[in-house]
Amino acid sequence: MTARYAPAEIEPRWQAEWDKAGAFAARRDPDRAKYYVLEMFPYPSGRIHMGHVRNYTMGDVIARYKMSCGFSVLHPMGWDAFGMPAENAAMERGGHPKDWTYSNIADMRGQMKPLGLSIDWSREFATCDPDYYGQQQAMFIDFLHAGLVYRKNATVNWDPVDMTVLANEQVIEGKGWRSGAPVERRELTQWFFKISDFAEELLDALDGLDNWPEKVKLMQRNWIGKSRGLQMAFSLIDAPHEFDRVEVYTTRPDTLLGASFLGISPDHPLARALEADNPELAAFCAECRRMGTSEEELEKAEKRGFDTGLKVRHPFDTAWELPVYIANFILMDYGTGAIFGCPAHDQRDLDFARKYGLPVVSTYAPAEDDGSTMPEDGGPAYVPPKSEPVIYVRGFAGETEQTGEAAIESAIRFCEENGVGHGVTKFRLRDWGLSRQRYWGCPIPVVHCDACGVVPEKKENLPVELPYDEDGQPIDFSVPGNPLDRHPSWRDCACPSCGAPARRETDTMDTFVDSSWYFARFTAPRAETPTDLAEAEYWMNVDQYIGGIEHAILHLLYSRFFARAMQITGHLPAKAVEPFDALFTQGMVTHEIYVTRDEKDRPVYHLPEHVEWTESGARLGACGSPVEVIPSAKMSKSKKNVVDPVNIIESYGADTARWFMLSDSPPERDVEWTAAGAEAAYKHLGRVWRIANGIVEEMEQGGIAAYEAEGQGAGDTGAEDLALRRALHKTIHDVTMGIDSFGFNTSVAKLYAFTNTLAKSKASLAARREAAMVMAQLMAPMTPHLSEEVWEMLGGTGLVAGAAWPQPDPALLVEDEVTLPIQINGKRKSEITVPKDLPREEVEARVMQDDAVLKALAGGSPKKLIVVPGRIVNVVV
RNA sequence: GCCCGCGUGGUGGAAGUGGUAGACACAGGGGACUUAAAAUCCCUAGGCAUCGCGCCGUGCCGGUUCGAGUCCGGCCGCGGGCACCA
Repeated sequence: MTARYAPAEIEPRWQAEWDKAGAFAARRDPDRAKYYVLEMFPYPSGRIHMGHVRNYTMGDVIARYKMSCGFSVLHPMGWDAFGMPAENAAMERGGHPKDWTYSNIADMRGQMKPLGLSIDWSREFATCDPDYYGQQQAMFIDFLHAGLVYRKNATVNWDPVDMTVLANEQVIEGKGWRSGAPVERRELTQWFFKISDFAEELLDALDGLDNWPEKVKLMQRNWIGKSRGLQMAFSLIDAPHEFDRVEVYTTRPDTLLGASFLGISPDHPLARALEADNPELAAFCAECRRMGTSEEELEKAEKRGFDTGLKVRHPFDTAWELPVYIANFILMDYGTGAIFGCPAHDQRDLDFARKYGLPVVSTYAPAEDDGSTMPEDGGPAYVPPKSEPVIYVRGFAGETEQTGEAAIESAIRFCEENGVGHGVTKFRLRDWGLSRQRYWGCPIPVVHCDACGVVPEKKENLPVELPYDEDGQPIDFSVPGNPLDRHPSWRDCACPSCGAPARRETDTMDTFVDSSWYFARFTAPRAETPTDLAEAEYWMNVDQYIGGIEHAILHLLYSRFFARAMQITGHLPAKAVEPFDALFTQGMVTHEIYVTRDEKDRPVYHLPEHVEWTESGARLGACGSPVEVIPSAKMSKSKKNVVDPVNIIESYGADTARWFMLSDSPPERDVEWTAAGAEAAYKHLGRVWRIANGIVEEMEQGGIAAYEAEGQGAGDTGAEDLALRRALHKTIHDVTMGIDSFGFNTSVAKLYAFTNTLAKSKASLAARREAAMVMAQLMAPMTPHLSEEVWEMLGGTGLVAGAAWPQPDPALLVEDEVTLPIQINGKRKSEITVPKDLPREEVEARVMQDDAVLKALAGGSPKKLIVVPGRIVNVVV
């Protein structure tokens, strides 16, 4: 027998054992409760990173734990395989996105398997498999028939040199990333999912998601952005033809008497009409349109406006005229694309008013004068919470003193009664544009026919497969733009309706579509239809979903929409409209950054394995140059602060990587990868192995017969045995609680502590053997290979993976005595140990005998004596 | 800019609902074993102090409470998202 912990030897062996036993195949078993654990599936970039290791280890802990608790567990894995990087790689290095992707998948699968995850690999698929995206196309057609999809115009980033549509991340400081040309906004007809029809429903249903983080629900609520406001019109004076009114939506109708200008989006129909005979105005609009399409960019840009020269009448006073500005910060997509500006109560409007010399008029003021400067006199905009009462100095409805909320409602009522607009509820949530002018995505299965218009492809013709080559020639990805667009033999087809020559839709789907239903597909990955309802009925919902907080809004909201759309079209049972029962968002893996400077003082980054630590600080291993150490940040290839899990597994084994990922940092927070931490994890696992090995040696030396004769907790080891068993059962309780509440780091800490207890214990061999075996079970979700090895060494039957989770004995958890800290005026000064159930009066009496208390009272009596049973005593003097 | 988080020793962090701040671990210091080293094992450890019973301490300022890391208000710093990155 080898006398040391040898992960390189034991890990592959146990992985083979699990495979042989089919330990992780998900089986639909009507007699058992099911549990579906899902981690967000990875993009096949080519290498797994520590973030993956952390994510999948957490899911694996849950999966293995639930399996031990008797659940029928589904724990699948797949690949979010469509997307830009594959196409970018093809453009930059040649090759084909498909080959690049599948080769990456093979590499990553090979890197993941050594982690020993309890995944049912038989269910694996990639979203770029025609089997998968063909079913997605079938659902798209069903959605189309159900009225859940439509076409409309939308703005995209257009690179005028490369003649291609750019993603937001490809627009760098307003320029195309490859061409460097200033980006333009361009309108295209695009496909949309009607997610906005579900805004109210998606908002209300958040209340039922009890096991989602509050912050995620809050972010989604804000994103959906339900608002109550007034829709009204300002009448234009001397307006161009057909523009006698401008519709405005406002959430603050109570500030109507503080209006000082009207602002319209550069894309507003009125702005477009005015462009025709005002070149200066047209130039301004053109410049606005040169900005990117992202909300972030619009909001960060300097607020600018252009005076159209037009005026509108205030609805309450026809003699009061307001100027009309085109403003670069007004989005055509939200509300009506026009606002009235009230500078006194909106900082952005105030900045705008000051810039263009527009009046600033307060409509309300603080209920109590706090001495702050009014916006009229150069102060900031006064924007109190809507729930706070204020004094309306220019109110027109309701009380003089009222809250903003009340004033908004009375203003809406007043306006409705006087024929100035009506109250409406609006949502910020926009429909989901799914068209992408790219090759490497799921083709949108429709055909454009001159006679029939837009016709869905026949389902029997699905999948509409991406062409691999072009008439025997490899597709040329070095040319910018969408290869499908210039692929005649693929593009040209027959109309599914009339048979006349027609053209395929050359846009593909947003990759968010692929990830919006993969969780449902995992329940029946080889079904001939998108889902199999019997399977979905059994396995759905996902009981525990685990992934990054960066997906808090889009991916999760889109998936919630998709589950509803799939239910309407008969692809999911009603119970699955909220597909994720519980959500956990884990933190990132970070690492220090090592940098030196080149001759032009530009940063040069270095991999952690190239840095050595000396007494004078960090230095490059190769040449000894000093290295600047930048505090930890998310691991990224560009900063080279990455650690390759493959190297870690080779040096220490998967169990060490898993153990370290779970220890120290709470799962929802970032974890910093340190070489020292990994080393410590490895040492600890070695120690556990040695303790088990020591017990085995004792058993062998004494002979099995002697061991058996010793009995359980007999003789003078009785007290030691009891102490060890108490500690063990406390540990079972604490570790279980940690796993149940996603406190893996605390479970790990309790296991460290118990290892110390076991190592020092003078208990009988039998008691120590039992303790070591239970400890192996408790560690099994985290370090499955080591646990199997220890379990086997100590003579356990079967696999730990198949053993029932240990249950704590309640009798061993109860303490007889408690130690109560004694505070005097809230500061801890002393403590007393009392029997657990000592009556309050008795506790009080004993506290009054305490030296520290007697000293503090100096003969007097306490003002107050607070006894929190089992917790604390506070004496107020 | 807007929305959402987070901030505790030299370091990562612990502290179910307000109740002994610093569990557990890393790095550090001391010791044992060894010819020596590695490995292993044991002990120690928030800061200050007139180191003998005291004071200060959970980013900063203020508040609520017998009692605040935890609750409230205001700042500062860092991170995530912002609809075509996934």
